[in-house]
Amino acid sequence: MGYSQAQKERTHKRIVAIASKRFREKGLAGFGIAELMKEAGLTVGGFYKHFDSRDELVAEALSDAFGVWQRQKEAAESGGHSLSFENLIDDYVSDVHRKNPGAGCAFSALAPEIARSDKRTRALTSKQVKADLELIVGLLPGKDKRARSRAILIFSALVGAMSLARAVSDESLSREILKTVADLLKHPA
Amino acid sequence: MGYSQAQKERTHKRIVAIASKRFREKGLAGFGIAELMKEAGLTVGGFYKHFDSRDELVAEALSDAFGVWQRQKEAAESGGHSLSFENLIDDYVSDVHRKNPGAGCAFSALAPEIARSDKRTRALTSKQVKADLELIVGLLPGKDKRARSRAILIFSALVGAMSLARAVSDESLSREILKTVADLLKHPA
DNA sequence: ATTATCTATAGATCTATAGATAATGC
DNA sequence: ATTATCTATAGATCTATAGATAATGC
Repeated sequence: MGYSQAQKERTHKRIVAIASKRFREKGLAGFGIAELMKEAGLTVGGFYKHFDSRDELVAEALSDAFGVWQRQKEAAESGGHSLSFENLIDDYVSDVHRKNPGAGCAFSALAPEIARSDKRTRALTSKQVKADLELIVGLLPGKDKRARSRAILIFSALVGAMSLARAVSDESLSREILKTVADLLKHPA
Repeated sequence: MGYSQAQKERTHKRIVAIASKRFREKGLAGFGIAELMKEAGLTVGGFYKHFDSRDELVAEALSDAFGVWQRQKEAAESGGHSLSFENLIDDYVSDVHRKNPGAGCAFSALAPEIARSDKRTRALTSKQVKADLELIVGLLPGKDKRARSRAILIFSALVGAMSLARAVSDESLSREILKTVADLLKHPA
């Protein structure tokens, strides 16, 4: 006990990374601070030296959870190739994404709970939605007003499709929703 | 205390109706049984003579919350006119709906939380998604395979758009999302 | 000396149950 | 006699804080 400031920073990031994953898996009220700190190999008492309140953790963890598309794009680019529109759609509607909300899009995992969160968290969300819309616009052929409109429809359809696909118990319906939305977004009628 | 069986049934329905509204407003973990019973004018002790567990209340309340489109369709038809596709879209993306989740679509208010609920609740959800898709198909011109695919895209886009519109703090972004999705769904490019 | 983390706990929840009370319904 | 609802409470949470302990860093 004690350790260095560098250690504290690593600890802080570890707590946020775990919370970021678990919030997407179990919801913003899905676990308590004691459980979180235990998973980080710590005890409950240290939590409030890292965060003023639980809500502050929520804000930081969401901030960490956001931006999966940016990271995907950067990963593709550092690997030499660029992220295509088709890649983005296919990865989003993939089975891996459906079954692993903890590593996926924070919107399809948490949007309604974010809607009930404090202004600060929702302001973060505004910023992220805007960034994600611009990222989609950048992947579409035209850069006019219609590209932005299309990006909004695409973003909405992806988030809604994943939300519904995870909510139903019927596996074939779940897959049908994701496959259909992917097909129609890639090849508009 | 005591009262009739008819009274008990009315009490039961009142509890479910309040829960149905409050779950959509505050989330499936947004309030406790004591608070709910108080709003129904009762006390906490009576709850377990109506429900075996809190989860059973969740299932019954969701069942009540589902089917807003069916009720909308019936209301239109009993009023002489029929529900049009344009009506459905416009009502869904309306400001009234955005600001009153408690009276609106259970999917945009609760989908990710339903995804984390028990199998029984998710089975109910499968059934409702299927019914809603058929209702949309019924409002579209063609009745072929493409109508079902379009219905899936429409349903997904509506749920996603409302989820995002409620999650952001930026009022103009919120309105832009809803208006854009409505326009593109009504007049596909 | 400062501080990152720990142990321990206060006080406020929350779900669920036991037993009392006051109605209904035979 | 039965039962719908009430009062009261057990036991398990959960957030947040106080004070102790054992490291770092001057």
